[in-house]
Formats: sequence, structure tokens, C-alpha cells
Amino acid sequence: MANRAALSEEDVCARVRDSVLEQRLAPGTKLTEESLCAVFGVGRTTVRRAFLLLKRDNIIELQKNRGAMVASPSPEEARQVFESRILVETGLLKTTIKTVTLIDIEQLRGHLLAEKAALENADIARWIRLTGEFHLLLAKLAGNKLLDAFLEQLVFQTSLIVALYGPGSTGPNCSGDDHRQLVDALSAGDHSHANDLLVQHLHEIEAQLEFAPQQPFGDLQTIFGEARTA
Amino acid sequence: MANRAALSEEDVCARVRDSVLEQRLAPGTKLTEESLCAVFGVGRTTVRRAFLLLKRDNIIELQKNRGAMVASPSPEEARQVFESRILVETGLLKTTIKTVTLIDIEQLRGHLLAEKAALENADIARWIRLTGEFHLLLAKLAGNKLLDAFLEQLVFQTSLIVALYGPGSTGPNCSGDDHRQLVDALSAGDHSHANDLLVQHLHEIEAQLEFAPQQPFGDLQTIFGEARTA
DNA sequence: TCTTCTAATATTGTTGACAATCGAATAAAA
DNA sequence: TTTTATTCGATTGTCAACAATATTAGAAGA
Repeated sequence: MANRAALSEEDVCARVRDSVLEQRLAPGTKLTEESLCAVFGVGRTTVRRAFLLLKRDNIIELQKNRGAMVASPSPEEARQVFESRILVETGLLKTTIKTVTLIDIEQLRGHLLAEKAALENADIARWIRLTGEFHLLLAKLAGNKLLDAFLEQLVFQTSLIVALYGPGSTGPNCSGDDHRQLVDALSAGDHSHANDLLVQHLHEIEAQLEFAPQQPFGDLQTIFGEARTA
Repeated sequence: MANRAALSEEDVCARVRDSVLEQRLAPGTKLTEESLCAVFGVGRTTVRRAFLLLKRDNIIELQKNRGAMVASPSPEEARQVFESRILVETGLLKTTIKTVTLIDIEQLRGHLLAEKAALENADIARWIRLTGEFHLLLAKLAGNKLLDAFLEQLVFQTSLIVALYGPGSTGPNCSGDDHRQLVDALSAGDHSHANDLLVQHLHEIEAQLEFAPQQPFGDLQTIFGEARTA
């Protein structure tokens, strides 16, 4: 059994975000306080505070007296997310390309292997999560915590957007080889090429969106139950 | 008298942020729950939730069992704030220069007048706030709410940074004429020039910083009392 | 006088009960 | 059958009391 030390609001927030990142929590899902209390074994106070954090990150929407539901970004919001990602990620890349070390490259390649393994094991949830985390890992190399945190928000929202408007459940969040090519360009110190690849990669994902919503669903206990696979 | 409808955590959060923006709340100031309850006439629940929001915006620091204090960004954090601002603001400018309308220019010029008036009236608090809001107004024209919200965070943090490391109390947050020149360039549709001015403007502010902290102070009741001058 | 320990005070953290509000189900009327 | 009211159950919002923790003040000893 997991330890019984009470989870903090940050923990609950992280768990919910994980579920969003792995697309086990569909946009529009109603989150009642009581159910989350039960799932995570915490009091309403903690859940309530977690809701506040999640709202600030645009992961849930809070309506007065009507509770919380997982956010459903509009097409316009989706556009803004990708616009922001391109700006931030290319900005970070400009720094990274100048400071990147061999150790960093090793770490990135290690991550690529993990992505590949997850895909081969047909562990789709894990793969979806890893492809998102690749971008965060890449961002971290630039050493700007503020932009990191902001990009994190954007990546989580991207997950919601892909869940809403993306291609069928088989469809990739990030097509397989793009990340490897990007690491290669980075390793070669070719900023212009790396930049092109990054922009193209993001545009590709955006281009695959079809703005006609759909609604999968899931049971909360199941969804949250198997969160910690890392 | 103002209406007695209870303020929400967002309201409290906004009031505190206003005070930070106008530099009436010094970095390091201890914020006890009870004092804020008294000042704003709300319960501890509301203050507590506001604290959570303020923490997420890096405006206060929360220590377990030790309460909240206004954040004191480190020199490294200051560097990251300016790096982020340059990235975001130049990115937004690239959009704005393509879509800006005469009405937008009018609005910006109106803001410049307000800045000038505040300066002439020696209403320094208001002037400091307006110079910060100029950047937010400019950003809003690009029509990306996510980047807007992020820049808002950065501007508030800039206020803390200037309070900590900036030139003496007479020193300007944004030197007077820079904003006007920027609007002129924008009005002329000269992207390259506008971009240069913006970058130079931000670099100027950063260059004026001296990383040797100082500590002004103030009474909470006074600080919050005269917040709403807009 | 200075240090160290203890007790008192003040502040924060948590819980549970109660109030307010919303949504659904039912019943009544057109 | 459809629409409108009303009641009931469920969910959220608020508050106050209590517990846990930290800070301060004071006393004792060197």
C-alpha cells in the first residue's frame, strides 16, 4: 500500500494534472469535491485548495455554487496555446542551443528511448505523457523557471486540446520521429534547422486538429487509481 | 461608503497585487491572516485562498506554519523576469504591429497622457502603476490572453524587483519618453524600430538595478486604504 | 551581562457543523 | 403532450471552534 501521509493540495493538483496529461481525464468531466476526497483520501479543504490551483492553470473551470469541471478549451484558446508555445519554445531553444552540454544531449536521448519503449509496449498513456514531458525537458535546459512553469501550463492545455479536437485515439500527440530529429539538430548545434523542426512540429500538431468536439469518459476511481507509473 | 458585499479571494488578490504594483507593499513585508481580514473585512477562508493565488503568481512566499510574506526575488530571478519579458513582449509586438488600429493608437496615447498627468501631479504611486499598465495595455492588443496573463505576472514581479534593487525612490520604473517613442514607432508601422525601442527600454530598466537590497516599510491599513484610485 | 531553558502568547492549520444554492424529480396546469 | 411550479436531495460555500506550531518573554544559572 501507498503511505498514508496526507497529500497536500499541490499533490492533488499534480495528480489531476497527470491524469489530464495522460488523457485519462476527458474535458468536461465533472469533478465533485467529495469524489476527489474519497479518491485521494484528503479533506475537502485540500481538494478545495487544489481546485483553486487547477483553475489558475486553466485545467479546470470553477463556477460559483456549481463546482468544478475539466476545462474544454475553445478553438480560439487552442490557437492561443499554440501561438504561445511556438513563441516560448523557440525562445528557449535560442538559449539552449548556446548552452547545451553533452550530458544534456544524453539525457534527451535517454528520454527518446523511454518514449520508444512506451510505444512498443503499447503503454499509450505513458507514451502520451512522455511526449509532453519531452518538451518540458527541453525547456528546462534553458534554465528559466518562469518560462518553464508557463510552458508546463501550455503543455497540459495542449493535452486537453488534443483530447477534444485531436485525431482518433490512435492518433499521436507528437509523431514519433520529430523529437529525435530535433535532438539531432540540437546536438549538431544547428540552430536554424532545430528551430524550423520545432516550429514545424508544433504546426503539425495544430494542423491535425478538427474543431468538432467529441466526448470520451471514464470512472474517477479507475482514472486516478493508476496514476503513479513513473 | 463602498458596498459591503463580501470581497472574493480574487478581489483580495487583486488589491494586494495593486499595492505591489504601486510599490506601497515592500518586499519582505509579513502578511498575517488576521490583519488582512481586518483590512478587507473578509473571513480567514478568503484570505487563505487569496494567499494561494498570490503564491502561484510569485507575489508572496508561503512557509508552512509561518505565514506569508511579500516575495523578494533574487537577482537570478530578476534576470529571468527580464529575459521572459523581452521574449514575450517582443513576440506580442510582432503580432500587434500587424493588427494595430487607429483606435488602439488613440488608446495608447490616452494612456501616455494619463502617465504624464500623474507625474505632473506628483502622484507617484499612480504613475508607477500606470507605467506598468502601459506594457499590459500594449500586450492586450495582440489578443492572446495566455501571454497577457503571463506578462501580467512578470510586470508585478518587476515592480518587486525595482522596489528591491532599483534606484532611489525618485527613480523611475520606466523613464518618461520611452513609451511615447514606442507608440510613435508602432503608429508608423516601423516594426524593427519599435522592437529595438522595446528591447532597449527593458534593458535600460534592468541595467539600472543594483543588487544590494534595501527595506522600506509601511503600515498595512494605510497601504491598502487608498488602493482604488483608478 | 549573557546564555539557556521554560512558559505564555500569538499565529497558522484542520476539522466538522451549518447555511446557501443548485439540479432533478415530481406534480399540477394548460 | 408540453410547460411551469414546487419540493427534495445533493453539492458547494462559510464560519467558528479546536489542534498544532512557531515566536516571544521571562526566569534561572553561569
